[in-house]
Amino acid sequence: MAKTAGRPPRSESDIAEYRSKIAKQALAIYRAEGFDAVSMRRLAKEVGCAPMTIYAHFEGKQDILRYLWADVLADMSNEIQGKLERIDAPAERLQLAAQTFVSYWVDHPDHFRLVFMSNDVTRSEVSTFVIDEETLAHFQMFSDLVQVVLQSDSNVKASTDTLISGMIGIALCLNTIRDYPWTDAKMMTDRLLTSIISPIDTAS
Amino acid sequence: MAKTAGRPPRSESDIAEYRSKIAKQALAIYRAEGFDAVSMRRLAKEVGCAPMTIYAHFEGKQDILRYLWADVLADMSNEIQGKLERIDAPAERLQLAAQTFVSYWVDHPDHFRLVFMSNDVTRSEVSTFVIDEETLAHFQMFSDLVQVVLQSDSNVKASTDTLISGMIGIALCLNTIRDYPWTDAKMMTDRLLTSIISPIDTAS
DNA sequence: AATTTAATTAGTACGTGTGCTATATTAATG
DNA sequence: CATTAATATAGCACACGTACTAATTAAATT
Repeated sequence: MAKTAGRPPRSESDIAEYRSKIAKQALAIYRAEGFDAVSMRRLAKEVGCAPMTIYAHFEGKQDILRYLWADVLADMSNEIQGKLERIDAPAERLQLAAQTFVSYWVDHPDHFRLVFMSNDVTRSEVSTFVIDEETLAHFQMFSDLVQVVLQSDSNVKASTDTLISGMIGIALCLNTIRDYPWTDAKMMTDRLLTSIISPIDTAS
Repeated sequence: MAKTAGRPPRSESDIAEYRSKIAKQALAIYRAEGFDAVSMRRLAKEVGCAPMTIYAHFEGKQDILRYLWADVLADMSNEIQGKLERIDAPAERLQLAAQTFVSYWVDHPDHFRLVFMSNDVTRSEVSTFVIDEETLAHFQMFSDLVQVVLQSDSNVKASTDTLISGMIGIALCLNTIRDYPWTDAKMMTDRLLTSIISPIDTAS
């Protein structure tokens, strides 16, 4: 049985190309005018297609926004790497990375909203929320820093996960619950770090 | 100069009454049908007023949603208190409270969304985000638990703030970044707690 | 009762995400 | 060229948050 008649499905590369074209334009709008400026109708207009065509390539707006993460996360990662350049001491590196991470999200509320607050938590089925390798790499960076500090591979993953979610929590609280007199971000980050470092250190 | 002619402004109590009437109905809808069911038009209909009348009493939807927090937070607080009833050991109490706190938000994603994810982070001016005494009391509860464990009043506030934001972060991550294989919530919470306890404990 | 001021209303409007249907358009095979 | 299947389109629709205006109602003083 040979190929059936009729127009064949889009090639893999065509699909990817169109998706990236849409995502690229979404990123351009986001970078130029921020979160609220990204709308399906406008995006379609600037891409040069009908609004509903986008829905043939993405499940919905959330699905597009996910493609913007990579850019924001790369930006954040760069900021951390920049600060880490001249630091050698493992503990200091970890501390600086953590503080820079928290500061980044506090200083860029719109980015924080995009990545951590623009998901519809309630319907879990739809938004599969796929983490790409690039996002995973950022997690890995912290994992590496933790690994070096901990040395014993006792519970690097648990420690790293706790650190990451803890830092994100600090950023969330500072961003959303503004009129509560939170302790200084740096101080909270340091305190959080002790939960990573202390288990083996017998305190100095 | 006596009172001016014309209808006098609403009395303080009338204002409060109308506000509470609206908030109460919003809560009823939220409880019965969840977050997405709460809309301004529907709320107005059920309250028995025009949609725009609500805007005379609240700044916007956010302003109404804040009134639902109290209910959710009380529910959460009850769950914690219930589990704490028969526990005496301070460290155990703190641990159980923390784990129940995290579990609550993980088990009730809609509540989590309502309280921590339904705020427009970008425009800070509008949503003053006033924490009432009741909300503050929940913070205080953790502060008390921490206080007892720490005993020395060294840095109870910093520890408590770190703990709270950390727990919220755990909940946020588990809720939003679902396909990353996070460490077990209990385990992360325990690890987070060491950052509170360890500074004085010389490890057992 | 007439007047004056506050509060509420109805109606309209804009832009939003998203879904539906009916109509092209496109790209392959027969 | 004709057929067929995949895709894109225009157009309409719904409910949403929110804003605006003009009309109306309510409650007080004069």
